[in-house]
Amino acid sequence: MNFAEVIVDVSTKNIDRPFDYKIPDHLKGMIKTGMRVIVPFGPRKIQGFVTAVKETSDLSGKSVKEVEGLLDLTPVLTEELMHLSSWLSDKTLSFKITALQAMLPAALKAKYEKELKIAHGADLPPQVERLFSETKTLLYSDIPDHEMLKLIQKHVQKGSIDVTYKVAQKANKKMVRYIQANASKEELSKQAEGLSRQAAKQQAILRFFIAEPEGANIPAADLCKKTDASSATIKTLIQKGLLKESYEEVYRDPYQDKMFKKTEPLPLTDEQSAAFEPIRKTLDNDEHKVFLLHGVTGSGKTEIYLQSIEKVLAKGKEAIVLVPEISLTPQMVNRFKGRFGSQVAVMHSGLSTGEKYDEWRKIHRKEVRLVVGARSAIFAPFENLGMIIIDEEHESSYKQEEMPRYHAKEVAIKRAEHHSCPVVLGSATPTLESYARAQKGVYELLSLKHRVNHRVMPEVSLVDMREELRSGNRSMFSVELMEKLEETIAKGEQAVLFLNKRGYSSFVMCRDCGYVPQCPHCDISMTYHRYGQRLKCHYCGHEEPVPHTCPECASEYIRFFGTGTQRVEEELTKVLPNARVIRMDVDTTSRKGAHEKLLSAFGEGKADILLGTQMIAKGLDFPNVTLVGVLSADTTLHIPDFRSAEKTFQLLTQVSGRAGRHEKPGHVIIQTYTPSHYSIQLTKTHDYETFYQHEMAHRRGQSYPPYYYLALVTVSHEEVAKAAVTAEKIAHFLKGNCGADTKILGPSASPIARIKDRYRYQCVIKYKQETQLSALLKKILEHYKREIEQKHVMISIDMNPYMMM
DNA sequence: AGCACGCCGACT
DNA sequence: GTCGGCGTGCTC
Repeated sequence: MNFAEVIVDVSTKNIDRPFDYKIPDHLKGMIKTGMRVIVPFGPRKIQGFVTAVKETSDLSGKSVKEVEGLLDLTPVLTEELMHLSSWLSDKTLSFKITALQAMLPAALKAKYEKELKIAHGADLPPQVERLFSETKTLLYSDIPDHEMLKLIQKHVQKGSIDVTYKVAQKANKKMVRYIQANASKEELSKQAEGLSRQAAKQQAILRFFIAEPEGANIPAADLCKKTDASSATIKTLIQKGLLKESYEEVYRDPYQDKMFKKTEPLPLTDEQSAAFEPIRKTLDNDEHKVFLLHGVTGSGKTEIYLQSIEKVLAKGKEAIVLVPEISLTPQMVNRFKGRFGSQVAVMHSGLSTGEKYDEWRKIHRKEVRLVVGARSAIFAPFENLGMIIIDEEHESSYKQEEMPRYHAKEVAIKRAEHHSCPVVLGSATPTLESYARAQKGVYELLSLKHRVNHRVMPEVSLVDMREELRSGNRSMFSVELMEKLEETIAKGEQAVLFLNKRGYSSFVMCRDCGYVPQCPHCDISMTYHRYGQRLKCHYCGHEEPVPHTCPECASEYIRFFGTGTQRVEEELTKVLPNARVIRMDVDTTSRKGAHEKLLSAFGEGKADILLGTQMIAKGLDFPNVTLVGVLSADTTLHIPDFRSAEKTFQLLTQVSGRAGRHEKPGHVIIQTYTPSHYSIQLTKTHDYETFYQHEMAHRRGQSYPPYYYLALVTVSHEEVAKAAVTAEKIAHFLKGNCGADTKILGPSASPIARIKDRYRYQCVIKYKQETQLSALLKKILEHYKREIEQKHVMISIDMNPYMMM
């Protein structure tokens, strides 16, 4: 094979295609599809992915350059994943390179450096030469100012400074230094005796190796600890030739200090067996099928996952388990590690770049056969996939909100089709889309209607907070909640208090006029950051100090308005001074591992009440929790999103599910200002079915999913008028070219009308089947290509939006 | 993306 | 007259 087709690391419309490169003789036979290469591109060198190797190139001879270097010995992307990437870029309208990179850990992304070197024999003015290192090199990024840049550019032009482009890898394998003896024991003893009295540490080390068995090889750090010596001592002994060092690659193991209690499969209940059976059969027959496992909270979905996986592994195949933001549920990790031990790789956003890379390599090198991870784990480079499980399938974190804007569920089904294996979607509150598909028979519905061991669903009471107010209770706790809290604590049981608040960020507000500082570049409130008393914008990063007086009314009473949880905590300690409270929010969980610490403290009974936001809604399973309180159920209901009722029902059901999961029965108190709303009412009876019927009727009336598909086009421009006009033109074009049952809404200003000084307008497209839609949208991007590249107009397209902002 | 080429205004 | 602004086109 003489040529390689390469997708290069440049995200631009007209580069978004393969480029041909000649394979130099020394790389012939080594370059394969799915490997990363370094190639010359214009004047620089960049990374690229080989998409094909071939005998001939259509290009007329000499314009083909050679591949400069090979970065991998084995492909980092399998044939399947290469195909998947083009499907992905096509489906999400993103660049091929973006799709490829989304499938790999960040550590494998290239880093570019431009290096300047003083040409041989060149003479430079001293102020320039001073900047260069001993090796006469200087990084382009280290040029101090504009003046110097111009000066250097001149010398580059004259040829007295050479420029080279470097491709570096972020990938960093962790190496550990090992020490072993480099002489026989007799020799060591002899040397040890010959040492002076001062060299006690050297003695100690030699004695250590004499005592150890022959050929002992131990990490330098351990050796230091055991002999109380320093690395300087080791160095001396290496220089004397008595010891030798070697380096071994190790994995950073984020879970290495933890013990996992080995668990055995639990006997399944009748209901569980009935649900497991079809999965088992599909696995046996190597069939592709999508199951929707609809099981109430506490019904034992996880045990079904575990036993299915066991089956998959027994067949010698691999499995992927997706879990929403796994770092938040250490309990989940424990369950998988406990059952499958070192066969598991864990991937989630809480890991460092290096840790993620290590976990990925375990998969790549076939050292594990199961990955438990967040969204991006769906791209695990397994080649013999036997099953994909998506737990809490309704979670919106499975949708990526950056390019490529993919939904892990769709990717999962695509991959499972290829491997002819089942997908299991599990949830107590499935998305309407999934449930509707199950009703239509596209997915197979498996139901678990009861909790394991006949435990009852918790009793749910709704408290009308308007009534409370009318009867003179102005606090945030209703009489009923207060009573139950006291009762629970008195019984020595625990309570979880849930503050349903969108975004957990805190802000600053003037108590006199109600003014809230806004970002000057975006139409959004600034977030308060405690360190340095500053306000930050989460969209553009703009920062400013907290004002001392209100810029609107000059009042001095402008101050930080807690995270909500803080205020609840204050109130709580006032009314229940003896209760021990653990608060979980951004402030208390920002440090790595803090989350887990707080949870285990609660699990060990070190507190009576766990108070928190969204983050405590999922996966918590503490036997002693018998009371769950939701302080304000309505907040998610009033956000302007067609899914708000669904979100509310899901959240309330999930939170309620935290109560009474074990022997003791649970009670849930939901405080609300809109008790009559069906999404709140139906939580009371845990009636998903009725909720589904109700919500479907709404969706049908409004032509929303699952009756229609959605696409969102957002146009932004520095000038309001330009943004609006462009959006208008796009809407007009779409209206003229789409079928009759496709509805184009808008354009209208985006919910966040301005971000980073750019005004935003959006069009929503609702369609049933529109085979042309992708092509039409591509046409739009093509049409505005020039303006997009010049950064005048920005057009973002989301083919399956979850956030309508 | 980055870089070269080339065409216009602004200044030594 | 030259310097340098950035619009345009190209990268196997």
